[in-house]
Amino acid sequence: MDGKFDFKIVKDLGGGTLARTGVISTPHGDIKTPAFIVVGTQATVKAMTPEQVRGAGGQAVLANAYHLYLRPGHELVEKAGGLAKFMNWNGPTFTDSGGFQVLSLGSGYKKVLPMQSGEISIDEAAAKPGERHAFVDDEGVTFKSHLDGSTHRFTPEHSMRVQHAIGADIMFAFDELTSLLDPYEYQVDSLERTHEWARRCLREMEKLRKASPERPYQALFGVIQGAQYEDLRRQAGQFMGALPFDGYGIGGAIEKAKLGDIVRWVNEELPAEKPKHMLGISEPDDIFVAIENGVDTFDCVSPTRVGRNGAFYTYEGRRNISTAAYKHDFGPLLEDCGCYTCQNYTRAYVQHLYKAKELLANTLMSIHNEHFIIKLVDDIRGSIADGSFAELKKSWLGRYYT
RNA sequence: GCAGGGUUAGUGAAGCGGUCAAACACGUCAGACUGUAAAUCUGAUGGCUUAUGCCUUCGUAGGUUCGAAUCCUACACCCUGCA
Repeated sequence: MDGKFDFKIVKDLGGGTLARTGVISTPHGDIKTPAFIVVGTQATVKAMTPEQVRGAGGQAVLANAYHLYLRPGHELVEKAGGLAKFMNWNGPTFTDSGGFQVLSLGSGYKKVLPMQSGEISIDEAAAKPGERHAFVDDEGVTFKSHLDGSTHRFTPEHSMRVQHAIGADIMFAFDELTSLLDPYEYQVDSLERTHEWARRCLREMEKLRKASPERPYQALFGVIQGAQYEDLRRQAGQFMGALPFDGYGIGGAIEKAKLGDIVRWVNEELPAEKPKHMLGISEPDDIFVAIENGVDTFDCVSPTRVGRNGAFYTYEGRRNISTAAYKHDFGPLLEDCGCYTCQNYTRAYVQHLYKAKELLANTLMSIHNEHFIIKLVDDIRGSIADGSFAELKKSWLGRYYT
């Protein structure tokens, strides 16, 4: 409405897929979709300046309401002029609601979703009832801060107020994250709760917008849960799709093998004209599958985290910079890569920085990885535009996973 | 020259008669990381190996003992006082 937030589909790929290109317009700028949204949890993309994020091709940054609420405090971010201004990011921003942190970290589930293996692991803390750090009720979630153990409470309304203060262009509804371990009956209860919370988020957001009409429009995306169950996912899509959200996030427990199915079920139910964000993915095969099934944007910590921990992307898969083979390798991380790191530094040098625990290693590795994933998504966008998506997918994945 | 202390695997450093192929740290090698409690975590690290298995190690050489990295003797080198 009135140009403050808008999503325009530019081209549908068709051919039995739900893939499309489009443009999300926000008060802070446009996002060409499909797009990879860089994660900057604590109002910073770890080890990267905004200029470096931009240089790597980043269009938008996603921060986290939970972290910023705890530190430095959402009021402070508001006082600073909002998230984008505070962190000097000249572009669109997102905030996650904090639901994921409150429940995945707080409750003691180390791995809510082991996407790689089919196995499900639980943190020891989860097994000890006395050490649970989060408790869900129909009103909200009470949890303990990971910083100092202090007790806090998030409700849908509170999450909206926090995110409203932080001032991102796109915010997410407060949802309950379940685990694949939770029984079906619990998933049903939880989904009902998430849906009620969604309505409350919309109501609260309405109030907040009315109370401060001078502020730029903040879009609100509803989050689709439903774990691995088709009936629940479709039900969630129908229910949420009928509510006046600006777009949708697809979240929750997703087994890697089922990712494509789940996204398709959901997107077959949701209104096609609304933007869809998939929360927390960035592995190339997941990206192709998500986009093919109608996802417009997604975010992930992986490129920076993995980079800080020594892994870099190549067209033949991830490699570890610390490996002895690169000690005397004076080529770039990746041949023909256009990123700042590959244009200017060698594997031998980056390995030296990494082994010496020099901070620049984090930066150079993060720049390369972000660039690599962003470029992949950019290339996919181009392939949808010119109709070569299927060929790109086949050749790209064939090379990467061999 | 006299007195005292020391010499342990890549490095530092525990061990001071058996449960020692030898703690621990670092280093090295390899792996993991998907809405960031992550500049983190996991495994390996004398040799051969499937091994609760065998072989070779704790400055060097000898000795005591059923048994020694651990006790004794000699030698080598290093350190600290006194000359």
